[in-house]
Amino acid sequence: MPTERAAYDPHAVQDRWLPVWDRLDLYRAGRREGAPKKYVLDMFPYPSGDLHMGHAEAYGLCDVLARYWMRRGFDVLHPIGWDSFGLPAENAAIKRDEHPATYTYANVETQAESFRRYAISFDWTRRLHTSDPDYYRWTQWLFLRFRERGLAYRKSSAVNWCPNDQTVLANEQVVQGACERCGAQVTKRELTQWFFKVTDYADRLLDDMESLRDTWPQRVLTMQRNWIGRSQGAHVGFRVRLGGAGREDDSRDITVFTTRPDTLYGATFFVVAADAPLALELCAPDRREALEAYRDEVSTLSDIDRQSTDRPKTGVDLGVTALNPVTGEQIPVYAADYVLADYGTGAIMAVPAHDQRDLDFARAFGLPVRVVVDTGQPDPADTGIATAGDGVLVNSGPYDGLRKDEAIERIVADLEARGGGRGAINYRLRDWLLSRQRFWGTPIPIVHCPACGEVAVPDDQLPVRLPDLRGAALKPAGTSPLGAAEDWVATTCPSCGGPATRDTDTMDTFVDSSWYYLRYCSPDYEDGPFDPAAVREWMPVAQYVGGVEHAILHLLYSRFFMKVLHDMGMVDPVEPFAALMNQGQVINQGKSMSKSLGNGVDLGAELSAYGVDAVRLTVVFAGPPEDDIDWADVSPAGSVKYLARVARLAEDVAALPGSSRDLAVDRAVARAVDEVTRATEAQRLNVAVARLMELTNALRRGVDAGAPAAASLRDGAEALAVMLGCWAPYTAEEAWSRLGHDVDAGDSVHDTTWPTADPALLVQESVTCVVQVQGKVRERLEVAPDIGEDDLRARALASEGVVKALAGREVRTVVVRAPKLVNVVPV
RNA sequence: GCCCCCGUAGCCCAACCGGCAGCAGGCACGGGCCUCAAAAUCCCGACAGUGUGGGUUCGAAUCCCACCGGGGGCACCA
Repeated sequence: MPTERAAYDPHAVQDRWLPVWDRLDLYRAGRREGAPKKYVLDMFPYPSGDLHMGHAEAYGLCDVLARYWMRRGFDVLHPIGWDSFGLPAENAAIKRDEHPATYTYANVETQAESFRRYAISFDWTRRLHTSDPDYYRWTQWLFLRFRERGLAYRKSSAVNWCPNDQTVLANEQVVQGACERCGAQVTKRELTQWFFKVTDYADRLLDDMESLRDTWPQRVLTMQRNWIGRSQGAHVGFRVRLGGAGREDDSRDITVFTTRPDTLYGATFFVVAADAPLALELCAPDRREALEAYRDEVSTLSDIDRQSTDRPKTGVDLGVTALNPVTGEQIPVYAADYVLADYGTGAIMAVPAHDQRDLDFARAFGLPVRVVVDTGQPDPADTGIATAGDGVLVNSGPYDGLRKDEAIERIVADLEARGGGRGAINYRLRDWLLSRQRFWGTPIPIVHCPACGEVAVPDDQLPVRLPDLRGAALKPAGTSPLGAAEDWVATTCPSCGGPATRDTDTMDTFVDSSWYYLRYCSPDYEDGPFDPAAVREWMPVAQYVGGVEHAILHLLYSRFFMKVLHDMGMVDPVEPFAALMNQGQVINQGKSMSKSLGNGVDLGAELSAYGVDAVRLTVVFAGPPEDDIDWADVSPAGSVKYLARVARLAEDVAALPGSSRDLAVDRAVARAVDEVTRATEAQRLNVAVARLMELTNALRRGVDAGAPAAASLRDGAEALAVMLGCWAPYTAEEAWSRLGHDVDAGDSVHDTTWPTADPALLVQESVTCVVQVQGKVRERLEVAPDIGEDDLRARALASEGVVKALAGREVRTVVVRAPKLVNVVPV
């Protein structure tokens, strides 16, 4: 509450400077001819309602970095746009009986205005929306290029289906068997779907992470590594003798993937995925009925049940046998649901002694357990605990006595020589299912022709625009809403000119966001998705900022896109984001904010109570950027007080008469500049704020001391205003103005250069040297910073405190770390 | 179950390559100045020995080992 005294009113300050900044156009990238360049990017927002506390933190942090690099003389690209396709807008449109664009663009405008008031240093001229035809035209264009390279294809497969949203989901959108979005239990459906062949890039996605080792958060790299899940092993061929009526002499060669070829002698049975077609093909006629029943049972299981590891093992004996290629034994073949149809070959050799899952199955079905690697641990057949560790081979014919690693090498080599198998690598990563049976997304630019089949829409006919559907027409009905727009669906084949139909699926919104950072480089470019010259200038993104919730999806897909574009010769770098920062969450009272808990903190309310700068300062000062902020632990009121102190200080400094200097003040300012700079460079933004506060306190003391130091204090206050401008842009501008700068005439604190510290002022004239005796402080000496070791040792030994502490004892060692420390160790 | 990260005052957090734990900073708290009184401002102040137990070292918040507590990731991927 402002009082009648000249209190600091953050709202008045905001209202005063915001229009001036708009006029000065301070943040347009490319303003400074010949300046070095830096691309600073926040993950773009989805337009749902207004901005919230999470945005305040993420964009606040990123803005500090962007402004810092501007002050350091870089030409900074700091753009903004919206990830404006997606399900929520479609659901809102159904509810309100309107077009999704209405809801979407209204929210975009709300957020844009909030960003402007929040004083983020965006270059607004590069604004984009992924739902604009000008944008999705190029999403479609890229899709077609991917398809030409065999990286976008259609196949029929069992896909994740959300019965609530009536759409398929990517594996990444299924969390614990439930729809990531609505929480409904996901089921399986057999559908023909579009995929990106991200698996072709698995190795590079993995290996190129090496270059990100020091600039991306460790845990993000780990999550990606786990997600890709490369495992080294071997493919081994097993001959399955089909047997049964009419197929006595039939056999089929089935390949399995194993990471433990050394345990081949311990393979006592064979399992195929129950839901794979292979199970039906191998099944003996008299077991057919049992298998069908089992398959029905499995298909009704939810993914949650199916994935729980403590579930008892189930399966069906298929009534056929497989030949173990090294032992010559005929081993029984089962179908079971613990083997996955879409990993490896969908079939395994089961080694119960050395694999827990196989052991559980063997015990349930009374199958033999044969130890072939002696690990020194008790027999799994007795304990029920498989031994997966290192050991020496036994019961393995010519390989007995070899260590595990040697055995793997030898057995694989022998299999290769005999044609029975070969070394192989498998990935957990699956191809990216990109088609969605929803309306508000990028239409897939494909035409289906009865004569020509699948035909690409020619580039010059892009974009394939969405038809004008709204309200109830968008209701999920198990098929794409686009199919209801009959006029739109009916088209002519670009190839033969005959009647044909459009593909009625739209793309996953992750496709849109996989290349938006490139579009920012040249948002109006019309001859391609981006201008290669502009991309050369700005890419890669020097600093990307966003939540860890995108650790896998968005970041992996973007990395994939970048590599494909590199292979197409369109971009030079292979990684889009040179550095990544994961900001923490804003929580409240130890819990994440939610409506049901009633502990939400409303950004708008905080801004009206404390002002923009106080909220910005609070989120950055609360702790390290990657830590969560508990709003109950922080104090925007404290930030207001600090900012008011800065504004008052500027006024008081401006009123000081004379132009005298004071070395102590100059040193304090130099030290503060040096420390703020180092902390900001290291992205320890909370520490940098503490140093700014320290400087503020020092300047306050200087003013109150009444010493003749006007020029020094003035320089210090200016440095403070410039630096603080990155954290609290309004207050810094106010202080700058109070210091006598004519902001309206263009002399803005946001168009200045970061202060530098004179190295001569950083050298201290004397240092306090701590003298310890046996690690305990016994004396302090004021010494020159460049004092020699011998000199210091002599002074320390002669000092009163040391002589007293030694009490006549012999000195054994003296550790000297000039000029700061001496440790005397007596006998 | 496996892997990773983190434990410093009442609270949020500092402490460079191992070298005085806080004149890093803030919140909250107590006191003072000012005031008829209060608010605001300004000034001053107390509070921890670094989760626990070992080890390395002249010296450990920092390095190593074990345990405890918290957070996160993966979890039938052969």
